[in-house]
Formats: sequence, structure tokens, C-alpha cells
Amino acid sequence: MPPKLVILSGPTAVGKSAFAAQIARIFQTRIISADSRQCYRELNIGTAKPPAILLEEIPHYFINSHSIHHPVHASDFESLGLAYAREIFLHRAVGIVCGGTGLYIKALCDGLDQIPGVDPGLKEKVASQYRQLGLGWLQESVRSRDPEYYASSDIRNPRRLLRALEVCLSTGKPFSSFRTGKKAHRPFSMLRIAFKLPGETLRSRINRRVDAMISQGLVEECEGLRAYRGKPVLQTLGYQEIFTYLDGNSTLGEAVERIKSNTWQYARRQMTWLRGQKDWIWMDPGEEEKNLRVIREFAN
RNA sequence: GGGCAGGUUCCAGAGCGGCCAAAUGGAGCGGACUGUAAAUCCGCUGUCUUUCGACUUCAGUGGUUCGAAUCCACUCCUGCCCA
Repeated sequence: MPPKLVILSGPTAVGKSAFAAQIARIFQTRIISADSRQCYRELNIGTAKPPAILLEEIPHYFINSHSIHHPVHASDFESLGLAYAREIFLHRAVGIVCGGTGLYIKALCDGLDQIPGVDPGLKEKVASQYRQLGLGWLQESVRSRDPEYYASSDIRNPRRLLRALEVCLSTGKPFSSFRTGKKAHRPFSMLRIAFKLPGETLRSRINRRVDAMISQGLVEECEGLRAYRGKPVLQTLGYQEIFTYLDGNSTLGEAVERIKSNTWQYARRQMTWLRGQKDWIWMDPGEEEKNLRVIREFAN
């Protein structure tokens, strides 16, 4: 019987973490966080990390495990997550994954195609060329090197195009030649659960959480991080808005409203992502008994 | 009481005689997304209609005009200034 992984996701502030902790207690197991920001030890209040007491009670992987000076990417998470799972399964039959970063979860569950890493110097070079020459140049560069990808991709999305060009340049082969789309085989079975809450409810939970962050000292945390605001990792909800306030370009009240609004939009993007995925079941966090029954059934 | 500026679609805000259902931004909604993913990007957003298109809108009323969100008159509101 292969070991089992219960995967919990859903929009921010639905209550994933608390529920994950609950099942971790039931199955006496550990949690692998799948959150692209909570893994950084320098980021705390703004990322809504589980409280320290909980982290002490239940071991969580991928929380405070990295530094903003050494950013983690989706492919890193794939191998890390696999290693974490292996470690859990050494002594336990059930593990838990919990987080809102869809791509990371996908990487762990289905795998990413093997694509050679790109040298940071090359990335920077391509990025600066794009800054100087613009989207048209980027599009043309990708089109000439990888017409297949160009034809099927979102050619107005510089991020996607940049990645494709980086890979083309770095490997000398078209980006699309690496994209098999094949699912990786995993040595465990998985139950993918997405939590869903009515919009109004979610929204007020988000608003409350943002207010709490402020009273816990988000502003002070941001003051300490100002020097790193340019880093991609600091392109994070809750931080950018406070930086703007700290710069004197908005009031604190405006910044707070922006955070609430932007967080709501983020939550919607998460739900859109989840809706488009297969193999997920939806759960209403309110139906606790029913949810636990489903999970127990899977775990046995 | 007098003077000035203004009232535009959910909000902000362009438009100043036809090319206007009305720029742009925001919000809302839908969507894409295999290495920056809490990122990045796309679509829709007056009503009816599958489309073509039809219809109702730019404070109100009445005018001018072939034609008005745009011009005129009055009315009602709002902000600032002088009393």
C-alpha cells in the first residue's frame, strides 16, 4: 500500500492552515507547506504564517526554511517537497500538504518538465534587453527561435516570453521542445482538496486578517525590509502597499484598503486556477464532519 | 445676498456640435498561466439581442440646430471665494 498525501488548497484566508493542523493531529503527522512566501524567514506578519506555538506543536516543512536572499522557485519546491514527503513517509503512512501556491502544488503532484536551469547572468541580460527594446523585440526574439511556442502562448505576457527566450538562448533549443506536459509518476497516492467559501464570507475574513496584520506590526516589519523592496520576493501582497505608505505616497488607511482589495483579487486568481485543475474535489470548510469522513476514507 | 468653478456611465475622470454608449484609470466579473506564481497577462463591464442591430443615457426642464453630453435660458444641487 503506497503512502498517502492529503493536499489542501484554496484561496487565501479560507482556513486551510487550521484545518491542516487538525488533520495533522488526527493522523499524528506533519505538514508540508506549499506557500511561495511563508518559506522565507524574513517575511512574517504579512504572509500570515501559522503561529509559532503551532509550528512547535506540529512540524511544518517549508516554513522559515529559506532566506529572501536565496529565492526558491517552483522546480526547487518540486524536489524539496518530494524530499519532505519521503521523510514523512519514513515513519508515517499519511502526510499533509497545505498551501495556496497552485503552481508549487502542481509541481509536487504532477511534476514539471525537466528543463535545464538558466544562468542568472543570462536572465539579467535578457531582462535588460527587454527593458530597452520592448515587447516587440521580445516577441520577435521568441517567434524566430520557437515559432511553436509563440503560436500557442500569450504573446503579450512578458514574463512568459522572457522565460521562453531564456531557455531558448541558454540551451540552443526551442523552449517548446522541453515541454512534454507529461505527468510525473509519484510513489504515493494523493487526495486533492480545494476549500471554497462564499464570496462575502471570504472577503470579510480577508479584511479581518489584514486589520490584524496591521495591529500585529506589519508596518514595522516593512520598515525593516525596505532595503530589499526591489527583490522579486518582495513583490508581495501587503508589503508593496506598505512601502508606498512609508514613501509618503499614500496614507496608512489607503494602504490598508489596497491590501484588502489586492488580496481579494489574489484570492480570486487562486480560485480561477483551482477551477481549471482536474483531480480536485471541493469542500466547504463548514462541513467539518463530512470533510473528515472523506479524508479518513482516503487515508485508510 | 454677491462672485467664480462645477454637476458625465459603479467610482475617479476625459469629452466641449456629428467619427459618443461616450477616452483613460480604478473597482467588479470571467479567463490564461510548467521555474518571479502573493508574480505576470488577457477579455467583458447601459438595456434588449446569438449576430446584424434596436433602444434608453451625460443634474432637471424648455429652447437653438438637419443633428446636442457638448450651444442658449431658467431651475435644482455641490465646492471655493467675497459678504
